[in-house]
Amino acid sequence: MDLQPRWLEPEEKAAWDSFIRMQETLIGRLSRHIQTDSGLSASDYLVLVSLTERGGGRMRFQDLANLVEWEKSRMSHQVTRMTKRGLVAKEECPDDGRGAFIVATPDGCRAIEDAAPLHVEHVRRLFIDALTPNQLTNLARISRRVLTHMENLPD
Amino acid sequence: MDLQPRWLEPEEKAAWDSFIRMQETLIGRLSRHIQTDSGLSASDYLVLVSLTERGGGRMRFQDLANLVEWEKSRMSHQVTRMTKRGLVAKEECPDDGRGAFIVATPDGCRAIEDAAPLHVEHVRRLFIDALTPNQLTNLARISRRVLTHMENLPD
DNA sequence: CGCAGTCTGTTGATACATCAACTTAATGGT
DNA sequence: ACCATTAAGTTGATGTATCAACAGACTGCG
Repeated sequence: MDLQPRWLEPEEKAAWDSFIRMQETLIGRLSRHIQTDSGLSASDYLVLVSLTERGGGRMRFQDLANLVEWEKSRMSHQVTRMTKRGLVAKEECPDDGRGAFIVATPDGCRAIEDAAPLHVEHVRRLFIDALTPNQLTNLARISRRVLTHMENLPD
Repeated sequence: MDLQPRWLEPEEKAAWDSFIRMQETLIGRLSRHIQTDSGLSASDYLVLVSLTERGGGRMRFQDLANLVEWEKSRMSHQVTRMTKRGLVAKEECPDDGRGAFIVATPDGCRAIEDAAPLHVEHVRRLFIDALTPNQLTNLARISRRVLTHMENLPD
């Protein structure tokens, strides 16, 4: 029954549009770089980084999914593909017959070790270098603020 | 030969991580809302908004693709799907035998008119409301700065 | 004119995302 | 011990993204 929707003010709309455009361009360019530099997709990269940095190369399926905030189904498909390419392997879980460990293979480790410095360089070049330290701090504060705001909101 | 990659400083990495997490959560929630509110995907929404707001409901294929900054192939597939669902239609171009006009159908117009106020409400609720006007202005400035920085960079 | 090169848009292949339905193993209450 | 419930992952269907190869219409220069 909202006959008069509250459209965004011009400055609000301009801010929203710039943010969206920036974020899309940035993520798009970074994904393409990861792919062409290393042959890894952005998803491969995220999974391998999480697995090696936070789990020492071996993690329970669900923990991995929680860490990157993915649905189990998405992770399952992703792990299936990565297994076929030899980047990770699945191992049975002794304590829980249903469970699975995901392990980074030597190939997977090598891939992420090669890819990470290149990726960081692109993040620096495209993003960090565009901003003053002060602006970066500001953006971090703003991001955290939006995040906690959303976490405190229903659904 | 970069034996000592320049990893991000802790504050830089923290800023980057917050930004990525925020942006992913925000876009994810908004897409899901568009979908469940209106049955449109985020792509459908973007195409219909661009088509109706900037082209009066009718636009050359390539212009539409340029406007939303999509590759022609992506747009072609998208338009094919939207045509099947009756949201847009293709028309021949009299001046150019190769060309095509994309037109929003009445169903498409109705869909976007219903969806837009709901979407704006979510943008407000999840994003705008999280920030002070000052912070929003700041974020807009930062976004534009990153954008122009990227535009001045090769590839 | 004639034809090489370019422009507009399509198509097919492959990878990825999302949802719902499913399988099997663990658990908890009686 | 039994059975209902829940938890851990998988699977299939559908929609979306990206890349490369393509078909046909335009253009301009010899």
